Amino acid sequence: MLYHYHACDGLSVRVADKHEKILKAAIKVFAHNGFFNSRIAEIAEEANVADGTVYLYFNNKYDILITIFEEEIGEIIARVKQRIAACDDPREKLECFAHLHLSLVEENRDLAEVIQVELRQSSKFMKEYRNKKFAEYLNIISQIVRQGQAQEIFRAEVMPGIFKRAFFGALDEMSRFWVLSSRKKYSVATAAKQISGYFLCGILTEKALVAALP
Amino acid sequence: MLYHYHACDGLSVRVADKHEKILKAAIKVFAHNGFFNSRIAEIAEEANVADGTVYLYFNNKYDILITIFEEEIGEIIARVKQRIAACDDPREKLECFAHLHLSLVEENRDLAEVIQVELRQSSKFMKEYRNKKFAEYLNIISQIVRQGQAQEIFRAEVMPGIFKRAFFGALDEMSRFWVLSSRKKYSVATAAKQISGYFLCGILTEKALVAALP
Amino acid sequence: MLYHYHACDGLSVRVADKHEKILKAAIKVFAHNGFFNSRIAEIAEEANVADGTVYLYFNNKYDILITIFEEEIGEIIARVKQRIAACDDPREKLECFAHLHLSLVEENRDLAEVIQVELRQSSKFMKEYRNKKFAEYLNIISQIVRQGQAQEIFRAEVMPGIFKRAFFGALDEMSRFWVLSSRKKYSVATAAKQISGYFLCGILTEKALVAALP
Amino acid sequence: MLYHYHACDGLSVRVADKHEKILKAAIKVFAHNGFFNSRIAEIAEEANVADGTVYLYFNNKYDILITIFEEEIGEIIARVKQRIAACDDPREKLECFAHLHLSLVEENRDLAEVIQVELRQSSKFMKEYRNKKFAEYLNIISQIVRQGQAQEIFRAEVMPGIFKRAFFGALDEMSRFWVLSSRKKYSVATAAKQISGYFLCGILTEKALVAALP
DNA sequence: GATGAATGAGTCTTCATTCAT
DNA sequence: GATGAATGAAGACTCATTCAT
Repeated sequence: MLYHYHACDGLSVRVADKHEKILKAAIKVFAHNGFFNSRIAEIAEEANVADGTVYLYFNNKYDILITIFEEEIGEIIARVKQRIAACDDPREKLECFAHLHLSLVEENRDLAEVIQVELRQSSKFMKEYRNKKFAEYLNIISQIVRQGQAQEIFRAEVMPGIFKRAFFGALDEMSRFWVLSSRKKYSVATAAKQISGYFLCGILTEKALVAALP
Repeated sequence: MLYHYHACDGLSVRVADKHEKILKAAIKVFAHNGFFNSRIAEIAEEANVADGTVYLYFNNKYDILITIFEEEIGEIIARVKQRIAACDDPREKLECFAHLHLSLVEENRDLAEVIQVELRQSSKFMKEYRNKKFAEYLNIISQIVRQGQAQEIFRAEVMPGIFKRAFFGALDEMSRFWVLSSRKKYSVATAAKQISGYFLCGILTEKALVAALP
Repeated sequence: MLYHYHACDGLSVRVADKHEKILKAAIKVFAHNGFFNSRIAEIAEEANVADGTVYLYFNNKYDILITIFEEEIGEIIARVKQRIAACDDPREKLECFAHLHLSLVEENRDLAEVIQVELRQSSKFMKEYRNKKFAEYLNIISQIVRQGQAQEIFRAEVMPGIFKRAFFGALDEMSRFWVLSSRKKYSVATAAKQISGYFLCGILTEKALVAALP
Repeated sequence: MLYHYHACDGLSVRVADKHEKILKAAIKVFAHNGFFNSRIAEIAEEANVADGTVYLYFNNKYDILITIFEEEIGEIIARVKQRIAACDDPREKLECFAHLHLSLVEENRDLAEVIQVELRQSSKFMKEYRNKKFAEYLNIISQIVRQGQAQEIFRAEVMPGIFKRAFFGALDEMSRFWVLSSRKKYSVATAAKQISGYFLCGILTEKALVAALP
């Protein structure tokens, strides 16, 4: 993290502001043009600072991208974890995760696009960061599965390591559709309901399934 | 397409080879470095041709990427469609699709990585090509769903437009995991079985579900 | 115009200097090598700036050429017009024009060569600029002719549209000779006297002619 | 000269044809695009030969330009000299030269444009060729002047070295006007009459002048 | 800290020229 | 001789990064 604190006065607030302003500007610019087609000058302009100022807060262009992931994803993971913890039943948790994920995408279109598009860039970066922060996010899902299996709600043969990817992938592809197409054909609620629906029915134990039948 | 045919003799083969050689080289180079970090010089070297030769077969760097999609994806779609048609039962078709998709990724790691990574680049290109060729691929899935619904094997409330993305997304995320991590934790067979398993159980009608229970 | 003014202090002078420095360097380099054989790197070196700096002041190589015409020719035309206006008699004006034109060429050899050589380039550019700025210059001559005709000093059958080209062409060819040959066989004064002499005698009315005879 | 003669049979004709075809094609292409903006490939296409064939008849691109001057101008000079010799009176000769020059330009627009435009390219070439062939052409004029001075028809103080340039320049600028503007405002006859008129009256001796007065 | 003019390394692309067929 | 695919040197232009003010 590269916050520049001077002292506990008004100045530190202004300075922290600039770090934030540049980051927000970068999210917007990266989302519109992609990382490689974005210019530092554009980000600086969008943030209303001079080109050189960007380098007071970030080491280089790449560092801005990394920081976006570090700071923004970190916050999101924390938020999701907190909300999931509020649910009790693993079925409910899965549905909650789906709804939350899609809602977050909807609320943070630009950030979602940056993560979706740039996270795929094959570079040293992705290998380092995706595997770290991102694994943490995916593991929220596998934890839910394991909990459900322990409670004999989810079938034992479901492999959490595969399921977490499948579930996340389903949501992610749905998000991509939203991010890329300007109009939204399906509501978040509908999509979340449908997708978690497929997976839920798909992994329930016979016992849980029968209990759910009318 | 820019094949250079001279006549139906050995010569034409060598010439067409060069188009192919450059394309294969580009897939390899793009897969390793990403489109933006790849140099024409690298592709030329990998293809054992001069830099300028690349421009005899392609208009520019970008055109190479487009051609990869046009030619390679087109062939893949054709192959998948053909194989799906050989199955009868929609359940079988879904499983077949999953297995085929993951197998194709495994067999064409570099191509898969290029498609996975570069397909996300938000550019005029993606909007045109992804939406065209790619939609065709996704619609193979929704067709299967509709057939299953007509046969009352899949639940009527399943929305094909959402399902196709969820199903593809699940497979795609699994593929990405393979493409990015060098070692493969799960076999294609296992992953295909698991993923199609989730979705199959998840969308069966009650009737079909009961029939499937022991 | 791309002058970069900061404020009315020394700084603004230095910055404006760079625009000027590059322009002067380009005139020199273009004059020696011709436009197409000149490299941006040469111009930059001659101007003592980095290659990239050239692009802070001009859009591209071509833009430098256009700017040379726009800025330099404009100034020259203004100067010539002012001096011509100071003369009264149309005969005197013609002689003055000839002398002035040749003097300007002599004083600005490089600029003259650039204008002479590059002005002939058949390109979109020439059609636009030559016809605009250049026509303005030629029309100084036809105005003089018309004035002389009104005063019955010049013969009525002289066609100003042809005369202006003939007169300018005569001076221009003489200049070319100077620009291209390193040594100068005839002085400006001699050449101006001779050339304006031919044309003057050539277009005087009988009346004016007789008056001029001893 | 690069004619390729095989033998005095049909083949040699065909081969000489190709030299000519390429030269004519080059004149056309150079006239339209200028030397630097013309591609060997364009010339080859215009001449209906393969790119490589051009190099069987010319050493390089530049050699084509040189050959155009050598062969075409040589022929023109010969023609002009012959026609001038047919006139007797130097006054008549000057008028004849003017008319001939403008007519030649009108009949060979493309060639005229190439000579006009590319002759100005400052390069080693121009310095060598312009000064040789071209001087020969200009000297036709100065010879006429000297003849006229010997016959006391032209004033002794007229300097042939200046006059030849002035006279040629006047005609040349008129030609340029035609070559560059698509429509022709003045006829060859009118322009030739006017221009030779200015100069004739301009350099006549008093004696000749009085004799010419009504 | 903030600025933004200046830098110059890096790369796509063009095209004259060659040479195997 | 004729071909045209292949070559690769060369150069315009971009833009991340620096640094004097």
